[in-house]
Amino acid sequence: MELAKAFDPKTAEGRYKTWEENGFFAPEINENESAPSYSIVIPPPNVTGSLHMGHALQHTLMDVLTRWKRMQGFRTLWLPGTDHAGISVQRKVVEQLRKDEGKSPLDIGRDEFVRRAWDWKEKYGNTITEQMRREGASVDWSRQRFTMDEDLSVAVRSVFVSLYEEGNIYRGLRIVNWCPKDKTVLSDLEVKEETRKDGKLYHLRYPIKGTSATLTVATTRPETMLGDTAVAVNPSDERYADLIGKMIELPLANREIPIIADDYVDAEFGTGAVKITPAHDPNDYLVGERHGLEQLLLMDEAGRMNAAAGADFEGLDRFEAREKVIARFEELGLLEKIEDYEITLPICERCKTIVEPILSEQWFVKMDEMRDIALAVMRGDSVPHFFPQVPHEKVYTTWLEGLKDWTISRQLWWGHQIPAWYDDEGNVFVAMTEAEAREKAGGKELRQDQDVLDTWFSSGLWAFSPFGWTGKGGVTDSPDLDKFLPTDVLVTGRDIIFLWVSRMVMLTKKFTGKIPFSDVVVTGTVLGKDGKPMSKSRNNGVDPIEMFDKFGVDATRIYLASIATGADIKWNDLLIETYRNFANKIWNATRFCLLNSDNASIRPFDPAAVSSMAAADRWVLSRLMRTSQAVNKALETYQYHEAVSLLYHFFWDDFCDWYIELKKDEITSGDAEASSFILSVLEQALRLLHPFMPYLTEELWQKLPGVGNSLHNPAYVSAEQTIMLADFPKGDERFFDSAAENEVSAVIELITKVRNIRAEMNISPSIKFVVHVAGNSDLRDIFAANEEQILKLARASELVLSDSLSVPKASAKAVLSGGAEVAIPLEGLIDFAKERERLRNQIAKLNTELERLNGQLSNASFVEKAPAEKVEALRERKAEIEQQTAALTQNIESLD
RNA sequence: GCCGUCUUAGCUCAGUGGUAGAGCACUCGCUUCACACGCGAUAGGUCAGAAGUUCAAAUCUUCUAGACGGCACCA
Repeated sequence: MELAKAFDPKTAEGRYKTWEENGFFAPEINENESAPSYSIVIPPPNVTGSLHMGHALQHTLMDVLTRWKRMQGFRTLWLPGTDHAGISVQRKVVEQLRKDEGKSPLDIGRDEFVRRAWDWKEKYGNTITEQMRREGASVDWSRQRFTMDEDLSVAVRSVFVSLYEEGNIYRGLRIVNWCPKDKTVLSDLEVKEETRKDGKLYHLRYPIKGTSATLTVATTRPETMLGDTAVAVNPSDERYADLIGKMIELPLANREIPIIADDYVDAEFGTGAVKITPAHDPNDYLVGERHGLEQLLLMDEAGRMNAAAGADFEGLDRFEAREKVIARFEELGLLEKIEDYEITLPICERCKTIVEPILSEQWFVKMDEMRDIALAVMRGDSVPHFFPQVPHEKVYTTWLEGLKDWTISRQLWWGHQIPAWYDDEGNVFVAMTEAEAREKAGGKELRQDQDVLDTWFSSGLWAFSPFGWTGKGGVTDSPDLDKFLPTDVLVTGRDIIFLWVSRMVMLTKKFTGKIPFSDVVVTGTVLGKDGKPMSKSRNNGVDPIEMFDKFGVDATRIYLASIATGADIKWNDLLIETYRNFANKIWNATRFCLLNSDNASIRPFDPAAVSSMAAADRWVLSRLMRTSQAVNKALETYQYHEAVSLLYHFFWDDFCDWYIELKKDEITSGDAEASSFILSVLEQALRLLHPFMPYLTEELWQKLPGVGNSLHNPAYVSAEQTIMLADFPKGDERFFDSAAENEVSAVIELITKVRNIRAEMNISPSIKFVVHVAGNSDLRDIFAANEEQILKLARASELVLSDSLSVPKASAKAVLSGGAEVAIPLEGLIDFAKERERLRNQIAKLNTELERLNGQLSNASFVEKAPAEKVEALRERKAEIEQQTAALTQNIESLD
């Protein structure tokens, strides 16, 4: 069989279709029903999203595990799906409606709006799932779920109703984070901070009733003064002691408000007097509660001033109102000063609008019990176990300890509408359905709560709701739930450990009694070339699809897997190119192995037969088995980068650079035994690589002769032949062969030293020379046994073996391990000065090491306290260096 | 303010107590019949700085500097 001259990723990537059509991704492809299960749920991507590098990274890591375990014979499920992304979808549909029809959601009504959102989802929501097929993700599409699927929605209602009934969900009036652009409340975790250096601190004079004096307050948000219902000072602040209890004549608002004393006030900050606006500031709200102050809400849902702000301000945007308030204060002579002030503003994570703290009635999940559940799981079972573990467990625990109640209602139409109904008196009835609610209400007419739940509320159930759990809706147990929960591992980004991971732990434990997963692989962030997180505004993003087109999916995957687990990575095209070259290298190595292989075929390795094979064969097999064992070990602890490094070095250095070169003549001459053996080694190595480079390995594997059932995992007997269902090599220790490794090491050392002499002496590769080697009889036997390969790879005409060197003065020399020496007579070619310098350099290097060794060995406490084998190893090394130095010194003298 | 991470060859990064590693880039040499996305051979690092623990520190402890992340506060 003749392969194309270079690997073409596009062709190989066509393999996905076959895999999917044959059902290879479903756990049921494994016919052994008693096989252990292995499961992963995908962190559901936002249904409006398209694939970014973070996905590509996480999906690669999940797919590597999934393919690895599937090949090991597990009943393996990687479950795909998307979440409904409340705000994002809502925004897309609103925008579409405005653009296409010039209408607002209110114009078409809720039902129609939701219908259009579903249309939008059907039409555009599969972008990312299609992109996942390109990635090679071996997810079971037959089990794909969406957080708003009927079953999952029943699960959401079940959990809500249960939590409500036991008092863990409540409705209450609180200061919440309000986004005036999205017109919805946000949870604390959806609010980010932004520091602005151009902020201002405004000092306003408030007239004190019955006097001509004023009291100055400092504020960053003067417009909220319209909603002030008190001014507070510290009770122990002597400056203001006599003002406590007096009234302020609040300018512009024409109201009187009291001066109160509260410990909250820091006398040292600003003027020591604080305006109190209970409806627009969380701290002021608490002060208001303590003092029974009125809560005056100033703004509407869009952040515009309402009637409570007074006729002069009603309808103004909050920032326009600020300007106007300041202008009025100035006119009235009540603006004392404006200071520059660095301010930190709360920002809506999605739309970057400044969040307005606002008093509002919302639904909350009480976090006391939830926190205790998560902490108990963490402290009891150390679950989740984070990889890498160092920082995450502590951060996670600390965060849990300070957890506040979770705002779960959202003022949107797209999502899970809250299963709460109200009668005319405002009594609330929480139930699975309207009918049940009405029953509870004694048959009264009811109106359902207009809000929907936070998308993360449904995502929090993702470890069990996709397996069929519906709770009060009926199913609390299903075959999939039994088999696949707990899942084995969650692979996700650092940024959603709190937002999602913690909630999965709480909700899964509470509602199923099981943990959602034991391990969490925390990925780092893929940064742009500028070292900053990729973002649209920075325009430093790298599109994975472009990378797939440019370098191939396999190269992109293995590059992403080569990053140390959890570390951030600065994107670098040069590195991905390394792996594109790697793919091509493997392609060409296979191409070579298939030359003249007409009578060859893949076979299992037989220890008895192997033991009589040549050292090079036993060596490569030993290296393959050791690499296999190490790759498994690395993957067990999610050390992907270690596995990649092992594979890279096995393929490139051991297999291509040495083994193929050593066997070249035999292969090209059509030796069927040699071809069969090298193909068998290659076949196992391809299997080992498959989880990382699925397309390349499948493409090549299919071309190997005789990849028969005998090599397959017995669990997949009736499946089509595919590498993805072949057995994953464990690394059979019976083939570990230290003797062969030593032998080949000696051969490699000799060849390398000869090449070094050739290069340093500037001798053309076309010139062949005689190589003399002196050494003990063991070494001579080894070199004699590998004479042909040594001659070929060292480009030598003759190999002369003896127990001591006997060569002309005009020779270049080098020392080998084990007291051996190599010499090359170079009459007419040698530059004596250069040779002296070359030998002196070698002595100098040895001397550096010798000095260090002498230092250590002459240290009495080292010899006394260090392990004996350590000391002995250094002594042996010292003896060898001394022997080699002596030989080199003698070589220099022999040149004179 | 609190907590945490990072600082290793020109670049991007591995390496958790025992002689500093990789890829790319650089230098030299190769149309060697699988591969120039290649082959061969070199060169390049007082492991951010300081102190400490230890026979032994890139690795453990403390401090300092710089970069970054999370949390809290912010009238």
